[in-house]
Amino acid sequence: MLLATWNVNSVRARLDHVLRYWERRRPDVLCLQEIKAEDPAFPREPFEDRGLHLAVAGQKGYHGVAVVSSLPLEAPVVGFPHLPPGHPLNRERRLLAVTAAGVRVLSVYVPNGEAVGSEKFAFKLRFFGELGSYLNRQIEQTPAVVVAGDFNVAPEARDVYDPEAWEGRVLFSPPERAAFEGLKAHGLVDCLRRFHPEGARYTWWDYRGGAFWKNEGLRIDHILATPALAERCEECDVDLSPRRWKRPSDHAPVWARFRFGPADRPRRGNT
DNA sequence: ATGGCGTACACCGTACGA
Repeated sequence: MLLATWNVNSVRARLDHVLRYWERRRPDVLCLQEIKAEDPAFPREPFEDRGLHLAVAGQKGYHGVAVVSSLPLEAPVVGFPHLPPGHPLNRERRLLAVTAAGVRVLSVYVPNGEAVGSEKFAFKLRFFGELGSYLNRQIEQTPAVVVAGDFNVAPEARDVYDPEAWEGRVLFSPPERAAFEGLKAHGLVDCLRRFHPEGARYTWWDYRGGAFWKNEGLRIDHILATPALAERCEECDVDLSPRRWKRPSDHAPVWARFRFGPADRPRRGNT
């Protein structure tokens, strides 16, 4: 299974990029973040014409996540199911769970946090805490869980082009790093770091100041997998080329390949 | 260096992002 994740910064503005990327990388599952469209405004036809399956959790104007897949998508769940729909953490469409080939896949767009100490920052930390509780429940139900998306946290100094300048700022502050590590402590492995221990493997570059061309980036998009699945991860990397295309998203896609054949799928039913 | 970009929605600018 090849799984990719990409914050596209509007699926309508980036539709040609998404389709072009699909043709190039040919993932089985593509998690999208920041689709910035309500469900009816999602451009379904180009995907359905290609025989692809879709799960969409969108809202007007902001945020919104989706999953595109060549595999049938089962049991879609939007948001945190253990919280009421009107709960603040469920009012913004930032989380979508689906099952593809027996793997529970979560497409997540963690709040940005605005500034350390702000109300939005506290909201971001609460989101992390709740995601951890949700994961506990998911892992009990299936051993194969992937959480893929824009976590808006650079976990370590090697994930930041200028860690001294970024230290303590939003995206690279100690509370956010602790929240990210806390999430991993529920039993998740950062797939990229299994293969690439070096720094300068970023996934986001500011539009301003030609940051990408100077590789002044941060690694804030991640693919986290439960150990049973992470052991089967054969490769994980960042695709830089879409960031060079005309009118790009400010994020690059991340992908991971799992050695995961039909025989490895969790058994359905008992015994 | 709080902005130099970019998107959506709506208004001719504002909110938001990271």
